[in-house]
Amino acid sequence: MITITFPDKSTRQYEPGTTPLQIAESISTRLAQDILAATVNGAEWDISRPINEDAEIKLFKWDDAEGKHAFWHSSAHLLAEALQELFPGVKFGIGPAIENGFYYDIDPNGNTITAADFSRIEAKMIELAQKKEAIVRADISKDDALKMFGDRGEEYKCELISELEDGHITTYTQGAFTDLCRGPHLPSTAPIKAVKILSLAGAYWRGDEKRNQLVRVYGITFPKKKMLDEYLVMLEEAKKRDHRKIGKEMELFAFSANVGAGLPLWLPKGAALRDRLEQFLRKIQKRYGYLQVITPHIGNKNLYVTSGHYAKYGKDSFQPIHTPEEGEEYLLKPMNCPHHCEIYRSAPRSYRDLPMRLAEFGTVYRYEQSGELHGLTRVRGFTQDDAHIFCAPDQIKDEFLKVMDIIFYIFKALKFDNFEAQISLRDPNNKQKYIGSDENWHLAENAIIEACAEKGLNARTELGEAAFYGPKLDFMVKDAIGRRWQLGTIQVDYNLPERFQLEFTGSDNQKHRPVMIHRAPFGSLERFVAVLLEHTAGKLPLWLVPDQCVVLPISEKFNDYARRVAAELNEADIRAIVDDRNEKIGKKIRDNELKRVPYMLVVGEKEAQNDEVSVRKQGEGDKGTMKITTFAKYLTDEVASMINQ
RNA sequence: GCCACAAUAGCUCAGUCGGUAGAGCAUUUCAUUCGUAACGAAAAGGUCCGGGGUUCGAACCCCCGUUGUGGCUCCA
Repeated sequence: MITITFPDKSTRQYEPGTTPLQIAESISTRLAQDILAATVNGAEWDISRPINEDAEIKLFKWDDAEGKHAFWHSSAHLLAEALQELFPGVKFGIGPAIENGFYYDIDPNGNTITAADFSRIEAKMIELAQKKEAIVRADISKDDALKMFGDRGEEYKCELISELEDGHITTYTQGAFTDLCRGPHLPSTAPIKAVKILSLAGAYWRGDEKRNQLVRVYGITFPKKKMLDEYLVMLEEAKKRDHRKIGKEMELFAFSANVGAGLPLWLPKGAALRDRLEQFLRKIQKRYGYLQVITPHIGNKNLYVTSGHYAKYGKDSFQPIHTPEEGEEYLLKPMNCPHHCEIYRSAPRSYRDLPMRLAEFGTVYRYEQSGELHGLTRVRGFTQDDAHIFCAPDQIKDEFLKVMDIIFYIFKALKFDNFEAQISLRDPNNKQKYIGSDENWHLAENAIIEACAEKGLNARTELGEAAFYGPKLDFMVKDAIGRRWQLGTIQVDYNLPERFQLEFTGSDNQKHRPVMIHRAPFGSLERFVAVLLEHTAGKLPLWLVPDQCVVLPISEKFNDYARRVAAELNEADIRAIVDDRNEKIGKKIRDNELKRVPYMLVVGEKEAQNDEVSVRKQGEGDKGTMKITTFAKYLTDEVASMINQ
């Protein structure tokens, strides 16, 4: 007998060769129905794969990420099986489960697959799933695997096999389809009841743009039809929260092909919104001892040769601007740091001046690849809420912690509670990608890791994701359809101070080199506004929203009173407008509800006589009548409570 | 940059087989003066993304470009 230990540390005895599925059956039939995947001694395990020794076991259902993962991984194989039948000759790349569904990369090998084929593919997958064929795991030697896939012309699979270690190669087969795969998988395709092919895209083989581009077929499957329907509804809802749509509706920003791709135009309401965000940040930064500076939008090319940016990005940037004078070259500034280094250098610095925190809402220009541009989240001209902190090496951690405080304050004020943190370190196997000494990299990386530990921040660590000049801590937030965008960033930099020969005089009267911290809590105003719009579905917090209230006269007879109300509110620094269109009150309410104006103030004869307004809250309805001054105080207090927490 | 797809009125979109361009909303005018989610009537509104080609004839077919969308690659 073998002893199986469950997560709650209880144990049971089973015959050797018992499968996780059989173990589930021994507990309850319901569990046996729901179980999709397992781990055995921490290793991923098919629920139909025998266990031959004492083991700790975990069972996973649909609600567990591991359960969905197995379900979608098997679905990817089902997709491949369907494609193999419908498009003979296609060659297969890889087909993993992803966060929402799965994909399979294929070389069409002469076939053309378009969106018009989606329903055929879905139908074929359902047809195959209904055969309830077992998904069978098999061990295979490297030579046999190479022969088997080689005979079928599966060049991509052969490439993968050639890099695997003999003795650890497995295949999974269902029906006529066999795939090179590590698993784990469902015992059969039977549980796959609902299928949706979502999209087609190009994807380079092994993510290398120098290699073949394959066709990536994205799909998602569910154990119940109803779950698919709900998912599709959710996707539709998410599309309504797209910041590009909301930005247009709210008249915040626009693009023009005449101005150029990726160059946003901020409309009056959007510009005012941005200004409020800037004021909000300025106020906090002042509290933390930041000094505002202003620098030009261009800089001499030599500045970027000194900084190292020209060598790294010169070819992929907007090209130098030439002057009438021969030999002069200027670059649109792609970042603010070199300018700030020059500000630091403008006077001799003492240890008493440090930390020196130079802040600027600096507009920068980067030549992003055309295919990368996306609304306000990826643009070619944008404004960073940038600052550079120059400090002594022993001040790094303390400054780092203070920056984290600012970022947390902002995220809290704007209710970004689902952010993720990522520590990006150097790729230890590819050091030539980075500039700077090993020693400095160690110092900087440790400063970040220690600061996160001290704050209790649960950050993911990624190797090879660091900037070329230093490691960083990034804060990411998801958009409406689950794409991750980086917002805030903090980066430690030993290299620029070196390159710009920055110095300060220490208490020992010797010259020392400062360390630099780059930081931007919003990241860029553009991306931040975009993500904010998607998070709030355009219902911006009261203190940020363009129009806080709209006065709605019952008829044109009360337009004068409505204007007086708005003027009084404006006096109290409340953003109020008047809807004096010749429309019925129901129409005005509907339109302003759809425009997401937080408060509507209905005024007619009763209100005009008593200096009152009838208050209606967006999405909630009638809130009763009150004096203008009472409403003004109510709204002002509400705003104050949001930003002075 | 690469792959795939798209672009028609201010917005959302229809436009059959290649035969001289259509709706709703918004706008303007008229009528109405209204009490908490759409009153009515009329008018105006088009470089069918741009350029080239095929054709007696192109919004529609072909080529080039621009911009956008979904991915990939990239992201100082």
